[in-house]
Amino acid sequence: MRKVTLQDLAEQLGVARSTVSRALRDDLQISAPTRAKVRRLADESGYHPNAAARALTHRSSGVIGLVLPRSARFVFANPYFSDLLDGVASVAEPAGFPLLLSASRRPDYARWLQEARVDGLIALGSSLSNHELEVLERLVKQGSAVALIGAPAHSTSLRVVTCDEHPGIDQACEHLARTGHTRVALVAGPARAPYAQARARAWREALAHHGLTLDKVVHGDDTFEGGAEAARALRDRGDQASAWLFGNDLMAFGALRALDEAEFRAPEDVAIIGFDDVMPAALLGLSTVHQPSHELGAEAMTSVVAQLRGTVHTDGRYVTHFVPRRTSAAFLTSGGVGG
Amino acid sequence: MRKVTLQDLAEQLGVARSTVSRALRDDLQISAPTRAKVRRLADESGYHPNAAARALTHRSSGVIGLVLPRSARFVFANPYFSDLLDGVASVAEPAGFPLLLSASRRPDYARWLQEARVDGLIALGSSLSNHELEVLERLVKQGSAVALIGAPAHSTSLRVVTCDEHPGIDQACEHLARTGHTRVALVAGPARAPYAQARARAWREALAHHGLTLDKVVHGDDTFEGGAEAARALRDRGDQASAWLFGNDLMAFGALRALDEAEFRAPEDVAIIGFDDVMPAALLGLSTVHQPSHELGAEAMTSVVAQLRGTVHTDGRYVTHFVPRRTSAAFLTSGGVGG
DNA sequence: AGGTTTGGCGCAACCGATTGCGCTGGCCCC
DNA sequence: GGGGCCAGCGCAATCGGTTGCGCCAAACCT
Repeated sequence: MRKVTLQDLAEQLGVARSTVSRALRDDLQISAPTRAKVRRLADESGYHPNAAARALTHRSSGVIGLVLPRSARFVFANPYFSDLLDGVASVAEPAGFPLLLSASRRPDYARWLQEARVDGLIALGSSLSNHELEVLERLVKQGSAVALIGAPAHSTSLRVVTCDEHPGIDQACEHLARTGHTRVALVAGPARAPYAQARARAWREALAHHGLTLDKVVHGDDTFEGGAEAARALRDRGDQASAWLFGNDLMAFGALRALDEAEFRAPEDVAIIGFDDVMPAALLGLSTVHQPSHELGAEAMTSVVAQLRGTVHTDGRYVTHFVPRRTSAAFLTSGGVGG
Repeated sequence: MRKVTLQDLAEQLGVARSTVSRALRDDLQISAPTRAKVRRLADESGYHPNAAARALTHRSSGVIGLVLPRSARFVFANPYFSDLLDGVASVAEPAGFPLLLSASRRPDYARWLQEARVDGLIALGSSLSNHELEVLERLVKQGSAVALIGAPAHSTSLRVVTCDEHPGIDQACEHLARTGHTRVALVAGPARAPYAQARARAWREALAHHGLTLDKVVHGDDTFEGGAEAARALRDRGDQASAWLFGNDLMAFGALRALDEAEFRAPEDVAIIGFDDVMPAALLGLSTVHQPSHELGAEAMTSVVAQLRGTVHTDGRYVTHFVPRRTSAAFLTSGGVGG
């Protein structure tokens, strides 16, 4: 039982393939009665055009790729990516673009474009090498659409969707200073990751600007467990930091869990501040720097669609902002420093 | 600047397309020197086979579809789907199958298969109509691979990956009975959704079996806000239920938030029990019925891959289990009934 | 030395749909 | 009544790879 093709319809109706093709696409070149007949037989026989054949002649697949350069486990454990995905999907869906998804530790960024499997690509800028950037740039010149979420380590002509981390970080520091903190510790992301370095630098500058001392910097791996370990390490150090800043919420969650196990409390024993403002953060009362993840994803997809359609799209500007919650509250009144 | 094709390579080398094709696929029919030459030129010129053309002759796209029949917002707001996706992706990735993703309120389940856009499909059984099932069954007879996560309303010959809800529900009821509860309320999923009805029935039976009274059943929409609303409604009723059961964790989270606003506490004022055991549940101390979401996704994907490869795969059996945490603890000692 | 095998490659059909162009028949017009 | 116009449709090339089969030459056989 083969799938029915244009040819089959044509033979049954005694007309040419081309006629059937045009009729189904409501070409006025074909007479109304013929169009109706074709349409009817197509419906009855359950005809559906073959996507590959169509892609071949159209020179486009109608699909947009989304590549997340980490293991599935890592990606889907972090609600940040869910928010990103949500934003991407919520634009892709009405635009009629299915998403081709890949979560792989060592992704081949360009291949999907090179194979014409996708018309456009959304990738995380943070983990792109210079070479990968160049390959993508070349592909864009050949007509592919690419948007990066997060700035890559090297400069690029690719469309980069990013948000300014400074406002939120600055507000957080101001909040800390105002509530009486003087010494803080930072649990940054992976030491070798440029995006983590940039974020750490932003913290450093803002802390200095507000007269706060950065007591210690440790590096986590951006996972829940990594955050827990970092917290245990900080706790065992028994240092003077009264607030711990985390590279992302997931690590902060891990830290909260670790504190919990040790009968430490936030904010009584130490203030905790995350980054991203993922959904559970509000539930847990985690103070954090809000990042408009949904909007970033949506913007990336919007940009890709605009590139493909050839329409203009003025890039949006996005900023972070600090969201004070329970884990950084009331330090002045409750006092207390961990250690 | 066009993309380089087999033809281009062939012309540059002065050989036939077919020779290039075979050489690149390491066909022994082609001499080693020729293979080497072809290979070299292909690398230099950055040749990549066109996916559509390949799919056309292979009569397969090498892609597997994942269709989630709800809005992107709904899907990605619920960590349950992240876990599912994680499971699916973690099998798809090593198997070399990219995922085509769709989150749409009114998905066309079969189209991707009919258009040969995907070789296999993973869908949520819970929202499939009888007609949709029949269409999918027909497609499976034509060689497509389909796996459903969650049982559909009608019986089907399709592969259904599901887990037994009863053990976890039974354990939860036993736990409630043991800790002194006698009257409970249930916030079930959408009233018209068969899967929600089935789960509600399971609760009913287990509650009766353990001598607990089901005081009231309300229906939520499986969202955070829906759970919050349901909780407010239950609270305002001021009834005698000392424990509230929720159709999923997300609604339970909403309820916790609503309780928080009203200075109600769990478990002191009312015990809260969720369903799914998504990641934040552990962080929030939400008692819940654990569902092996990751495994269900992985099993579905494994099944699809096995169907496509023609290998045998013995279906795994999955069960739920109750995870007692803070929100259902210590009722006997702290007493107290909301209202 | 002549016939046969065989390794190496080209020809052409095919996958299924799209599209430029050309052909046909009916009608209108002068 | 014959030429021209146009609506309606078919032919065939094309997209980029894959593959069965056939062809040629070198090498082998007796």
